[in-house]
Amino acid sequence: MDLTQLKTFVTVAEEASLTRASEVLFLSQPAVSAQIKALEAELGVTLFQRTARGMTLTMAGNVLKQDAMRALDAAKHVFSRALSFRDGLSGECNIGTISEPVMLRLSELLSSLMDLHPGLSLRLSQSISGTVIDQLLEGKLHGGYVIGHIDDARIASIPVRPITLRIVAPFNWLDKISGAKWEDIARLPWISMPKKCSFHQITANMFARHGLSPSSVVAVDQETTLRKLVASGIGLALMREDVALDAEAKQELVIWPQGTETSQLHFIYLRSEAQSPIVQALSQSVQTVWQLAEQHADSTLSLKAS
DNA sequence: TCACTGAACCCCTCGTTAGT
DNA sequence: ACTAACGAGGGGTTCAGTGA
Repeated sequence: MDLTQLKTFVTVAEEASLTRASEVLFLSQPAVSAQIKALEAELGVTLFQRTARGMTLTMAGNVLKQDAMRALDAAKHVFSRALSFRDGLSGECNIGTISEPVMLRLSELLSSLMDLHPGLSLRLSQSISGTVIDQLLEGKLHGGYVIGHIDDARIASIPVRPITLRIVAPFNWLDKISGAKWEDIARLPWISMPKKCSFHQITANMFARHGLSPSSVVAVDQETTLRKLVASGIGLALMREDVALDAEAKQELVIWPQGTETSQLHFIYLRSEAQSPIVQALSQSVQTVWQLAEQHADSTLSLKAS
């Protein structure tokens, strides 16, 4: 028994036909037939029931097909791991993250990197945008996610998705903010983010456009804390729209309709490191993950449309 | 008519052996 | 220890036949 026979076995099972399997495998139909026959003889088990309309798996064949698929996956894994060692892509890859993993599609990114470069050891460092930038410039990170405009020439950025932000208030402040103007909002207590957080600059710019500045009462560096403080009645804050809508649905807070801001989520890396294998692997996986997701979204839309 | 099997033949791979 | 030549065997193809 060898991997070729197992591959043939799985292909015939999936195509339910020797002829179609032979086309998939670029072999003649008798060659495929002989491989199946040899495998059945060696195993002492009938894998298929032959009919005039093709081949159907027996119960034993069905069970053994799962084992064969696992064996083929294992072989593929050995090959890809060897490939990654051959390419020299081993060692540590440090990625800066912000906010929560779903928004960053972190699981998809990590899966992609693990599949393509199993020799890499991945390390995540959770912080805020400004800290990600600092750590990148200090050489502590290979890349990372940040929100907002990047104006440092040393940094290359891949824009991955727009981010909509909303001004939110405690749920029982509905009366205070309904019909409120920017001047009223600026006078109310404001929960700010640290200066290194992109939200800080976005908030400052937003109020500055109206010739105002918010009355900050406390600064927090975690979205979950921010949400809890707003919900507990401490003050207003700027929050991601998806989080704000979820919290509003749960009657934790209310959204001030006039306070909408848009920004951009970027994946960043050092221009000077752009040719390094690890940074190239990272940026390629980021592009793949977000491009694939867009294609998936498009196909979903077209399915709905049809 | 379509799909699988069997027979005959060909070619390539791999193990063995001999020479350097 | 390495290399080249040789032969056996495995796996491929084509073609003909069988069965549902």
